[in-house]
Amino acid sequence: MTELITGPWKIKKYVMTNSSDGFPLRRNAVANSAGIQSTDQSVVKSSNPLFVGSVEKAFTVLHVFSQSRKPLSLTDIVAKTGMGKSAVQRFCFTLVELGFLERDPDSRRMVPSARLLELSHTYLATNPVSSVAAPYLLQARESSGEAVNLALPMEQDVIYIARLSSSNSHIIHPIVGGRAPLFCTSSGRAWLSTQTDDQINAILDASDLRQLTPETLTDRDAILKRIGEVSQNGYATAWQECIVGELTIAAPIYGPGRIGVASVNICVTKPAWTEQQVIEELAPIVCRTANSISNALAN
Amino acid sequence: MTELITGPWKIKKYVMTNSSDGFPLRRNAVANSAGIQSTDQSVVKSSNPLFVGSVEKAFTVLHVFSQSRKPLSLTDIVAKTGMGKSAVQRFCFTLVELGFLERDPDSRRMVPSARLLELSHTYLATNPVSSVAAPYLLQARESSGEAVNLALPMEQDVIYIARLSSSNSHIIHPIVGGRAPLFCTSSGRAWLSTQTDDQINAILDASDLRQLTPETLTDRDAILKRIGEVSQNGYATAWQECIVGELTIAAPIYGPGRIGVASVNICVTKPAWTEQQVIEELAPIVCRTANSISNALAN
DNA sequence: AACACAAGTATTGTATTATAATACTATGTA
DNA sequence: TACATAGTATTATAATACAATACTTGTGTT
Repeated sequence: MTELITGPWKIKKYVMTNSSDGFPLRRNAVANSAGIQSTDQSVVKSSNPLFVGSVEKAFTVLHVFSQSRKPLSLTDIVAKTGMGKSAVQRFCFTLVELGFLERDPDSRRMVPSARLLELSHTYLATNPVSSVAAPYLLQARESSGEAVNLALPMEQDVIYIARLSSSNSHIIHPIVGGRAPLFCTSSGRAWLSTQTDDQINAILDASDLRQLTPETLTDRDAILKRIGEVSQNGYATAWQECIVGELTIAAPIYGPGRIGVASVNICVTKPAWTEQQVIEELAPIVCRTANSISNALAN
Repeated sequence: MTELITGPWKIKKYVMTNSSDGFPLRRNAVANSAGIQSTDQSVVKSSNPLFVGSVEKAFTVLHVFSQSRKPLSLTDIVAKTGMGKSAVQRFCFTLVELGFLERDPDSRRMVPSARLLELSHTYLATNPVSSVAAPYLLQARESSGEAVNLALPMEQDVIYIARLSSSNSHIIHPIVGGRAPLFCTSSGRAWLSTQTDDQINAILDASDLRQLTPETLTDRDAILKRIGEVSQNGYATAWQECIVGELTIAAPIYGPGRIGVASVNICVTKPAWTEQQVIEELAPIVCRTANSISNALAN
């Protein structure tokens, strides 16, 4: 499902967007003193002098690799970022020097380096959620035999922070760190159901409600209805709305103070499962798992 | 597989740092004009005008969180990085703005954000290794019932890029992205065995051969002997050298051209297993797994 | 409560450093 | 050989990152 979130890089010359792909990175960017773009230079300028623009540019360069998943040349990156040739040269040099990119000595093309995993480790080692949740997720995989995911909300998306593959699967989806829209995933709807109507509407306003599959619900009322049902049922579902053939069911996880903080979902495929089966067999599991994790977090 | 090349860096006019924890990040840093550290400030200064120092500082701030795994205040970070108060203020502000750090509104302390996982996803989605290796790793876990890891060399360490937990474990070690020294891990020794004597010596020269447990071998000849045995046996071992009670066995993975690029290891605990059992039961599995992956990479 | 101290935040002049332009080199193609 | 394309190195410019410092807020002590 992660393939779906890496849309085209539509941001040229740093024009601000509300795209749910999370770029430009900054959330609170404003236009510079000139107001509108003067030449064709960077139009996003920090409203706060504390903001160090070079850092954003470095991450922008790293980000282009997540869209086009192959080695990129300097000129590729120039094209995809809209940054100047010199700037790309300098940030690539810097990132190679720091070990976050590797460049093939012959082709001079660059790829992300394993050192990027260190950063995810920094997060995972610091954050208690995944370790608190782990035993319950394992239990859920045990009971269901299917893939179990833990996801957090992030802007208009969910971001997957842990994945236990289905026992019989022979592939490992590199889904951790991947994002998918809140509005069309069971995880997203589970979490949205913990929010107020105003908050839900604000998020849907900011979301790009585009069809990812023929089954994706894009009608706002239909989406709201599905979210509303979560409160009654205790679980959220999405039938092939993100990936064709994928059926998912999720339940919200609450932190201290009954604040929705995450969600757990189980994910199966169409020929082997029907919607009915998913609800009958997996709903109790996701609900129990989510509740157990919520309780564990309360302490 | 060229991405995996981690051989000796082609150093031009710079000197190599010997810090095995990977900081300062830059590999080819030289002392600044002052020569040696004047006060306690950053002593590395770019010799190349293409290097953007602000990027390194940003990553330095992120890095301190991987050591002290808890929320950090501005002053904590000032203390741990040696950077000035203003600089820390600005980089923290920037990283929060970009969403890589989160700060608690009350305590004003910061923690790494899940957005860091996006960066690991960038790596994993681009890099074929983990997906090529996945079926064989799953098979190895199936056969052994124990935790299986895939690791790459990085500077004087291995970095773990994939982990399949033991089937019966109720915890998920957040080991992906973590590093451990080459000299005292089975993975490290497995990979070292693919290198020339000169290369091995250079790495050991650069390594900090300190005891991590009472069992850690720190005598250079003893370490070399253990590495030498890998060629004969096909597998490498480390008995409680990194973590007390942990027994690990590993085998090297070759890329095209018979270049050692990675290693696979299986990891068990002391009371349940003896060294003898590990060798008898797990050596065939790691060797078979490593060979299968090497073959898969050759195509 | 009043106080002292520490920690975090905002401001500003300075010059360091990031920058874009451009020249240069290498590599591949007609 | 000339030409085109991509990558690299250099440099003058000024933009921006910088440290110092003043200000605000919070916390703990007497």
